Amino acid sequence: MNKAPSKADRTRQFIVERTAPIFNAKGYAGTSLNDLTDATGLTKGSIYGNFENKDEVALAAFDHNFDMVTSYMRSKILASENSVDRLLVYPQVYRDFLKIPFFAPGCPILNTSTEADDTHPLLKQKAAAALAFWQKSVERQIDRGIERGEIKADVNSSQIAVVLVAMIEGAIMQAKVTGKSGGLDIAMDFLTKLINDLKA
Amino acid sequence: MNKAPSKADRTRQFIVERTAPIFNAKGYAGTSLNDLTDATGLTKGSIYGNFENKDEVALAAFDHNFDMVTSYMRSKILASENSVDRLLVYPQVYRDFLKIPFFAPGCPILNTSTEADDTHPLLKQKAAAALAFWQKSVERQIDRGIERGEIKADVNSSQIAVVLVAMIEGAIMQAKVTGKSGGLDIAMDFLTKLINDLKA
DNA sequence: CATACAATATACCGATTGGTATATTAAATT
DNA sequence: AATTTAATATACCAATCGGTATATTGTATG
Repeated sequence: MNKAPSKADRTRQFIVERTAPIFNAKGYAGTSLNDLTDATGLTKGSIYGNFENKDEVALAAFDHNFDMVTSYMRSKILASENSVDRLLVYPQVYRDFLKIPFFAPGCPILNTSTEADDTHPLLKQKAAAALAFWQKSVERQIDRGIERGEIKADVNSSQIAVVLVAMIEGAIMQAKVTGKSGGLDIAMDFLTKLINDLKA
Repeated sequence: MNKAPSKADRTRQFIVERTAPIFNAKGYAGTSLNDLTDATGLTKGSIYGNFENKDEVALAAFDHNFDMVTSYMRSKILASENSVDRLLVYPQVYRDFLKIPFFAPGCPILNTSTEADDTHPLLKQKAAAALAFWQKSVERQIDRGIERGEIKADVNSSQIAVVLVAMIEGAIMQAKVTGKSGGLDIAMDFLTKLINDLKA
């Protein structure tokens, strides 16, 4: 039984949707309350009626940003049945990273991690959990492939998961800062080859 | 003929040395003038007598942070003659990344890139140039190995350079946000194997 | 339609932001 | 030693920061 969302629920959601891209682009310290009111058209009173403080908005915004990425990837992944094909979705999607609008401010995990690791324990924790979730889901995908006989039995799933994630994040950083996708293409080619080599 | 550095030069250098770790840890937006005066023991007037504005301090601080990393790596790299051994210095050093004090706030390229890419063109440019420099020097190291017959002739040096850099940066992000070096170890093991496979 | 309550806006708070003009002190130079 | 110049400190600025108390508006429900 999903209750109909209250007005407050909808406003909260509205605030999060509008401010999440800004937090992702400008970071926590770089985003002011003025940015939040500008993005929503609401006033400070209105925002503080729905959230306790800036922290709470930022944390909700991170969750939203991560959910956006996760659900987008999941929809692409579930389109394939074969586990290797599913893994190949990562290089396929991230290759076009610079062209995907909601990805424009970059990967929320990467952005949040690098800012928050020495400054904001709560955000850091969220970023760490998101990273662990992602890595674990890659790991499970590989294990599934082994079970189905699609991936070599001696593949170390957790190791490949770490490598895949690190490579993608490092390549995104490079693509964002250079503004060019040359390095991203190279890294995703490498990843594609790595994944294909897992085949049984 | 190196002139003796003037008092102003020395003060400038002093300010940069003291504030660079703070900029690296807290980011540009997260570092205030108070942070700068606290770290130096100087006053705002004193800092603004040596720098035009906060931007100029931040840019100089980035250069200093990058120089620190570069000169540290160079000293380790030049200890070996063989080009493969030189490349192996990267995974060797970054494996212990969390234990190296001046690395504590993270890689300046990574930190600056992710913050500045959507907010601060000048810093972004500096980070991009630093990244390109690093990548190019890896590339040259590989080319040198091919010339010396230590590395297979068909190795694509620019491709390996991109992969190496992306992997290191991604792994650093993970190590910083989790606070653990498990993923870093795995990524550096992988990199070590990758480099050893380049051998002629 | 009246009442109650939730949602939003207004107007303000003290603290801090980056920055500057001026006064003071230290260091070279003559 | 006197004078100039460089370096630093003091005291201040307007603007913005995150946050809040209160007034106003909108929206259900009896």
